[in-house]
Formats: sequence, structure tokens, C-alpha cells
Amino acid sequence: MSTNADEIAEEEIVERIFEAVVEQRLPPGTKLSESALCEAFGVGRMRIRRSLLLLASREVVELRANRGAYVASPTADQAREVFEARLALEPTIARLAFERATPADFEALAQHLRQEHDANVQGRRHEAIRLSGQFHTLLAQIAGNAVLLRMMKDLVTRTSLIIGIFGGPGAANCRDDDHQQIVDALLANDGQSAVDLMTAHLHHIASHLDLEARSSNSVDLVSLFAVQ
Amino acid sequence: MSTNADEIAEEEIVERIFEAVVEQRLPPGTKLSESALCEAFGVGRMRIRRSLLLLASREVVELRANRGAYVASPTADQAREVFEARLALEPTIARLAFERATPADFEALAQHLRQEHDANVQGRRHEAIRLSGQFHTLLAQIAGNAVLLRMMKDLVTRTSLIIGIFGGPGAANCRDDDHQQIVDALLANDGQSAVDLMTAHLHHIASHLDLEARSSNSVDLVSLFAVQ
DNA sequence: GTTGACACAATTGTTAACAATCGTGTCAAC
DNA sequence: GTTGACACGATTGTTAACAATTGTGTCAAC
Repeated sequence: MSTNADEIAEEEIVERIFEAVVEQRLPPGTKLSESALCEAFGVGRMRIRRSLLLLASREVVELRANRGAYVASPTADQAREVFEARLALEPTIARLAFERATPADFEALAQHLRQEHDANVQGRRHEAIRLSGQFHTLLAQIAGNAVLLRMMKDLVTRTSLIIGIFGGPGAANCRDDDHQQIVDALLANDGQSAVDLMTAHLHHIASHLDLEARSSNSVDLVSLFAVQ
Repeated sequence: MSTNADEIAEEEIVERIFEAVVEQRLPPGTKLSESALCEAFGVGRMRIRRSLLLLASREVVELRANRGAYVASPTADQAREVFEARLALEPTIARLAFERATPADFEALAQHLRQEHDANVQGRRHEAIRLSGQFHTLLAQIAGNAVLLRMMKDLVTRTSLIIGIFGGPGAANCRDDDHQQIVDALLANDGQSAVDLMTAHLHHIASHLDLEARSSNSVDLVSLFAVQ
């Protein structure tokens, strides 16, 4: 009764769009027209508008007045902020996951690493990218904190956008080897190493970004003709 | 042209309700009827509904289907999660604020402490509570990270709800003396102390909660008649 | 050939009426 | 006197038509 199967809920639409963004099938700047989404999800316009509002509140979508919804294009500053936030959260998440992981969690981690490896080997790029981000939310899930999990979902999604903009052409999200090492540390009962590896992992990702790159679009003109 | 003065934006409605919740003028469970809010803010129903959706997405408001919007009533588990998240974020925020604070920021902190002290001495309870929470968001502002700032606003607001439910009757949010000490540490150029004081401060607040208290409402019946 | 204004089409934003659901109060039955 | 069913009022949820804004394409003028 609470789960009406007749129509898709906003939550699911948001989830699906999140997933598509994580997989980089919806690049930054993509226009999300209401009518197209109505058709895609088979729902009314109101539901789409609510979903877009929710996506905008999580800064995955940008709402321009009278011009529609677009997949967000994080700026270099925003990219820095996202990674700073991840560096604040994820070491703690790694520690909590270390403290609370059950045997079932370790099994889930092992299975995830296999999937990630397979997707990489078999060249399923979208799936590999998605799993790569999902590793971080899986850890948050194991950490057993819904607040942190929600934050991580947002940050991981925005990270995909950031890599899409500032990452090199071949740059995927993470080396899966890093993930393997983190899980190994957890299995070896070495929590501190897991925390440190996570920190290093994030620094590694951030270091592969060129945050000076795409400022060319509009900022150049502004700064070029600045008075000073 | 972008700032139409003719009507209040959703953003402002959300901000105002956030403020009222922080000040504990909107206790947990309060019904937020659409018509009442329409009258209160002088806007159409659609705008109110959008605002409520935004508030719900930040878990300050709970939306029950066909029954309306209510100020959220965090559970004990959610309370633990919120404090865990704050413990993950705020030490980092304190460190960042320490690294980046300008003389103007220190002046703002000093002024804030004065206001907080005055409100306490003069017994303006609502304002005191608001300023007490605002201290934490002010630090996030000084830390210069919009992502972290947004997270902190949500967490501080939810903390007010948590204290309203699980705090003792006279329990305000923070002792302002703790805040003074943190600022003193920053002024003394002692970043590590500021970080440690912040951690201790959060533990102090959490320790004054009785997270076993209000589980009586519905859980008691369930556990009372449990099979085992 | 380029630039400017104008009009049209397409899309978004808003409003108002309608439908559905829930809580409450009354009333009858046991 | 308590419990159950029923109907009403109030509130929320949805739909569809309408209004407003934006972007585009055409056309004339220089």
C-alpha cells in the first residue's frame, strides 16, 4: 500500500538520474528537458519537476529560470570544495566501516571488487565507472550511518561530473587497485592503514585533475576585459 | 532582474523555517499546513509545496502522504548519526577555519561571541539558541567551503530538533564558554587545540542527551509484545 | 555580406479547478 | 458505556489549461 507499483516515484527518478550521471552517460551541461524526461520515465510533468528540484537541491542539476534544467557543471572552486569535503568525511567513514564491518560486509566488499575488476577487464566502461564510485558509498553503507551515506552519494556523483570536466580524456574515476588495497587493510585488521590509504587514494584522484583547464569558457572573457 | 522583489523565493522560505527550527520555535512534530504557510508568507500554494519538498530533502521536515508536512522528529538512531557526522566534519572545519581565517573573520568571531553572551545574559532564549548554532556555521563559513557549510547548516538545524527531543528541559544547545575557548585557541594560533576543543565540545553536547528517553512512543508496544 | 529588428515556435512557469484521501463527529447496535 | 460503522468537512494531491519567457529563423536595411 505504501509502495504503489503503478507509477515511478520521484525518489526513483532521482536515483536513476544520479546513476546516469555517475556513469558519465549524462555529461555536465546536458539539457534535461521536461517533456523528454516525461516520456523517458512515463510520468506526468509535475513529478519530473519535483525530481528536478530535488536534483538541484543536491547540486547535481542546475535550474536556470525560464530556461530549464541542465546537468551541473562544477567549477574548479566547487571541485576543490567537493574533494575537501571528501577528505573530511571518508577517512572517518573508513574508520567506522573498519569498526563495524561484519563478515557479510566483507563478503559484499569482496564481491564488489570482483565486479569492479571484471568490468575493467571486459571494458564495460560505464559499469566500471559506476562501480568505482559505488565502492565509496558501499563503505559508507558499512559504516552504518545514513547521514554520511547520503552525503557520500552526493559527493561521489558530483565527483563524476568533476572528472568529466577536469579529468584527462582517458581518466576514469579510480584505480581499482587502490580499492583492493583498502579492503586488504580492512581484512588485515589494520584500520589505521585503511584510513591512510583512503586519504592517499583521494589525493591521488584529485592530483589527476587539471583544475586550471576549463576556466576558458566564460571566465577568460571576463578577466580579459577586466578594468584592472 | 534576477532578484524579483515582488515575491518571496523558496530559498527564503526554507531559510526562515530553518531559522525557526533552530530557535526551537517550531518543535519537532509541529504540523506545517499548506494553507497556514501560504498565509504566513503571502505566497501561492505551489511555492509552499516546493519549499516543503526542499525542507524534506534536507530531513528537517517529514512529508507524510496525504497527511501533510510535519517538523521532523529525529529518532535516537538519527541523533547518533547526526553527531557522528558532526564529529567527522567539524574538527576538519575548525582546522580549515584556523588555516584561512582573516583579521576580518576574527572580528566577526569576536562580535559573534559578544552577541551570544549578551543574548544569554539578557535571557533572550530563542536568540541565544540561534546564535549558539550559528557559531558552528560561522566557522564553516570562515573555512571557505560551501559544501561543508551547507552540510553544517543541515546538521545544526537537525541538532536543534534532537536537543528539543532528547535534551533535558533546561538544556540549551551549547555552553557559550566552549565557543569562547575555541576562538581563544584560534587567536592564540593554536590550531590543534581548536580542533581538540571542538571535538570535546561536540562530545559534551552529545553527553547531555538522553537517547534512551523518547523511544517510549511506539517502540515500547512493539518490544513489549515481541515474540521472543 | 553582415547586422539589426521582428515574429513565431517551443519550452518553462503559474494558476485554478478537480479528484482523492484522511481525520472527526455523530449515531446506532450490542 | 463502549465499540463499530458511516458520512461529512478539511486538507492534500493531481491534472489540465493558460500565461510568460526564451531562443530561433526570417527578412529587410545598410
